[in-house]
Amino acid sequence: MLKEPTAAPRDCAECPIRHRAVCARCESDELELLDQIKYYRSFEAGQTLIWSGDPMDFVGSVVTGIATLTQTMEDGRTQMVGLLLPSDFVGRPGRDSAAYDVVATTNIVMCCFRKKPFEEMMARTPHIAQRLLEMTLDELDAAREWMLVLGRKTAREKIASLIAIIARRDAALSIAGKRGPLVIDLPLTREAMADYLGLTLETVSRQVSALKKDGVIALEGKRRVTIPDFNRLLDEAGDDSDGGMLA
Amino acid sequence: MLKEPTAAPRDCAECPIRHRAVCARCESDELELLDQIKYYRSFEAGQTLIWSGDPMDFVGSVVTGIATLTQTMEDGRTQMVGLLLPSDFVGRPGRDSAAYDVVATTNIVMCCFRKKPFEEMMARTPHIAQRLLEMTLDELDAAREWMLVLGRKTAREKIASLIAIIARRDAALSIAGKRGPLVIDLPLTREAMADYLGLTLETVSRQVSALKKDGVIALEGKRRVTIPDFNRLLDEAGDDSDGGMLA
DNA sequence: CGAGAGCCTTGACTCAGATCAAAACGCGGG
DNA sequence: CCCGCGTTTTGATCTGAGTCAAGGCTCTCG
Repeated sequence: MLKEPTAAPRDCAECPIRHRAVCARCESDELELLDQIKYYRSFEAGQTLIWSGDPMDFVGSVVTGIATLTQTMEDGRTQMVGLLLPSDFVGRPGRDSAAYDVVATTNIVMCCFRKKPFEEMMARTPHIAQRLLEMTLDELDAAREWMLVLGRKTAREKIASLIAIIARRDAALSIAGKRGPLVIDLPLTREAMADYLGLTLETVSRQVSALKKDGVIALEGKRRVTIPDFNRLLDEAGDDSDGGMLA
Repeated sequence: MLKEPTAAPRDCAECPIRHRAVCARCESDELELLDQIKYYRSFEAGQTLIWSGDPMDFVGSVVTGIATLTQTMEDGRTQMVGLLLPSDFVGRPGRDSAAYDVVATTNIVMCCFRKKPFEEMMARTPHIAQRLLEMTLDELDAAREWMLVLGRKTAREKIASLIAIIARRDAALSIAGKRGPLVIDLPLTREAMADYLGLTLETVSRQVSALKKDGVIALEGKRRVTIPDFNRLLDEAGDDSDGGMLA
């Protein structure tokens, strides 16, 4: 587990999230200003980046790796409330203590800005605020879809939904939606999946096995999933099996 | 059910949501511009304002009344994903079809803007975009808290949480947090509460009765709730019984 | 190679909440 | 005053997911 953290990119121009992060809409002069206040931080898998309630003096974007946003009750029950992928934004301008725990699932590199200068810049640079609004609205949509999953779906549908969500995102990244079976790597442990879906890890395990037995998915090892028929999966997820599949 | 819709305010200056809605940060000159493109619409309790998937050519704010945002699966299972109170914003700039059903729970008055002019105005008036960002971030926080409720709380805790949320909002409106028992009116039917909490209406009814029997709440009629001890209620909700109670 | 630590799977049993069914409560209208 | 309808309560029973408890699989490290 003690690998060297991934090297940070130096230049925005070659940043892998240049066109998806808060800075996506910035012109080169704006980018230069951002460049002056940015700094990179790396974290190792398993590390808690931020503790709920702690003061937060920075905001930033995930450059590489995966992190989770979780909420915990006093008695230890936890619910994941956000999955942070490359380009996702962490922290809230205008608030100075963290509302959730942020935990690195894999090794992770973040592009950070001290909060104060970032807020000042946001006031003067509409492109940043506009992009942040857009991203926040997307997250809100995702949160609402997730609420339907948590509130009304069965355990089997929940698992199918999660796999579909991850597959959809992967497909969006690896440009073309090539035909044929999709293959994805689950970036989460069974326990993390349980925290995501409001289940126990035993139930997750059972339902994954059941989907496998029924041929909805195939497993290679514990984490690599093959989806022979994506529409079948959507069907199991209880989703409209056509919606949202256009280029 | 056929009451005359509430009369619409004419002037922004005396609008009840002037200081909480999207327009909250606007200066008087900006307000004048908004004034030119705004129009009021009234809806009756029970009416569906917007159907999921329909084209949306306007956005707007709830002025008076209550509406819900709900998502429905093909087989009829429904989950409420948003509760729209006065000052809340409906619609998403940049998207042209509705993602959710919007249903009026009470008679309702909305202050609407045609989408196109509003978007243009947003691009030129940072105060609007700023305020919208702020409101969207608040909604995202609320959605995430709600996810914890849906994913991890018991039926009893869910009911207590809902009552606490409504009480908290009511207290915020009726200026001072005066001591003594809180009295609130549930703006929702048992069925709507069930859709909110991911339960059945029978379970809602049973748990409300149980909380009453245990003296956590008292009922006057079906809808009016008295809360003798707010901390006790928070305790039943599984929330930190101190958090978030400051002025 | 064997021990240990993390994950993951599987089985047996329990229980919270869903489902099915019936009755009670209000309330507006004739 | 009674009727009818929408809402709510209450009861009996069922069941999906939680809980508790073993084991199994794969690494890494000694």
